[in-house]
Amino acid sequence: MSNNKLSKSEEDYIKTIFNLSEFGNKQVSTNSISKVLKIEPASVTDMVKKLSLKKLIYHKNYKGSQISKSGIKVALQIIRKHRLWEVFLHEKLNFKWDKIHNIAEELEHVSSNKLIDKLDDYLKYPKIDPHGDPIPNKLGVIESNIKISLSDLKIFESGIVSRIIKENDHFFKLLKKLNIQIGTKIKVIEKLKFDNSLEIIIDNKKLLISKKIASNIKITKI
Amino acid sequence: MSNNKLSKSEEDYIKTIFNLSEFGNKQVSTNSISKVLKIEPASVTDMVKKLSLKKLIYHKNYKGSQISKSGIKVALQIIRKHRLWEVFLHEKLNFKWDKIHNIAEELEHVSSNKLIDKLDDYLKYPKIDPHGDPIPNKLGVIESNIKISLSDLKIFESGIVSRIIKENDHFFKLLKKLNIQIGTKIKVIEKLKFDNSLEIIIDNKKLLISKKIASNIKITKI
DNA sequence: TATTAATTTTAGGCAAACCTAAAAATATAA
DNA sequence: TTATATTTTTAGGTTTGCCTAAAATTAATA
Repeated sequence: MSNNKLSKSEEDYIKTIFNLSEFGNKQVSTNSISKVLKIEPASVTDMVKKLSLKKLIYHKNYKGSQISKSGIKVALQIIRKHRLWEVFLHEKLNFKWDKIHNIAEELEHVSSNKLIDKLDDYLKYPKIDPHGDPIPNKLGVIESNIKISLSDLKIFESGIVSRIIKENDHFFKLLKKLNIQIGTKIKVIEKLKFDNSLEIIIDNKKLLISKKIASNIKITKI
Repeated sequence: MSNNKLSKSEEDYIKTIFNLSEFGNKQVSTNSISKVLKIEPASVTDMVKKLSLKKLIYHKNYKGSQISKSGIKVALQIIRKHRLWEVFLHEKLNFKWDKIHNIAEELEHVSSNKLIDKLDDYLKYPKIDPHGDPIPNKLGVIESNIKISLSDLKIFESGIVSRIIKENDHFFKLLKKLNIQIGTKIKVIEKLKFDNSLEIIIDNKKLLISKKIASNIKITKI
């Protein structure tokens, strides 16, 4: 309501603070923001004070930042834009799954709300982006469905891969090699006592993955 | 080649200078740039010097600016982006013809070339945008087809509306009322001696339009 | 608990892209 | 061709968003 249009930088900060806050529940340290955005802590302090004046976050010296309700609202709209553009890039323009993030990062700052609503309509109101992350609707509401880590699945349980947590090229390549992607059905058939590796079945083929790999894959139980 | 990535501002200046230069043939005054961009002349001088250092334009004090070859190249790529996004907004997202310009103005600054090439492919390599303006290809080449002003058409000649020159809401509304849009077939049946108004036929209906209106409509002769 | 380490903030600066006011150059008109 | 008007540039200033270096605070460890 009161908000003037935010700059690209301000939007980046709000998004980052929201992401680090676990849906607004956690305090976020200046240092953690600095690391994510690759901006010096002193500069982060500046911006954090500015966002605090705009009531998008609460900030007390030396005590970290907490995102406000209106901050969350803003963040969810940015995330909505980002993820809708990702769907567009992947589905319509045939960009590979692992190439879309950086481009969406630019597109998310294009301001028109009308644009994003029409895009949403054009894409037929997708619920998740190509990484399996949920897309907030116009009002910022996220339709939640229960997801757990693949590593938390019990023996003989199955699930559909719905989200990849770690986002880096090495991991993406590994998953490709293992034939794991969003939508892949996985069944756990053994959990090794030795190192907590999981034996799983994909497409009727057995394979072994480490606990670390498994914990970076979120699935929806079936 | 040597060019580092340009800022949004720099791109806006280059585009404006190109547009004012009539394909690089005319000197462009500091004042004219100032008026288009709504930026004070003193600021324009600053930027013009900067672009001159980057060899995108030639500039001599008090003598105006001339866009260089590499400047034209850059401008054509920005124009390409702008017009492709306009096609997307109009055709895929169903934006009205007269609403797309401002949004495309933002989208044109998204940097990825891969993105624009894929968009081009997705849109099936359109030759003109919704305003009838030609879209440069990847190499900056514009496929020209001869267009003349409706006011230059002779009696009993016909043409297809291919471009609207004046871009303002008043004019757009007027055209709507007259049922004139890109693609409309028009035949001239009389040119009034009195004030150079044209009598034309659209959809078998006769109507009268002023010389000023006619000269702001470009057509392809048929 | 005192010392050291890490985090965060303050203070002062810088570049980009704008501004205003005044000076310089050019164009127009008497 | 001189005076006046217009255009353009210079000079100095502002805001945004970043920086480094140093000071202040909080946390960790011996």
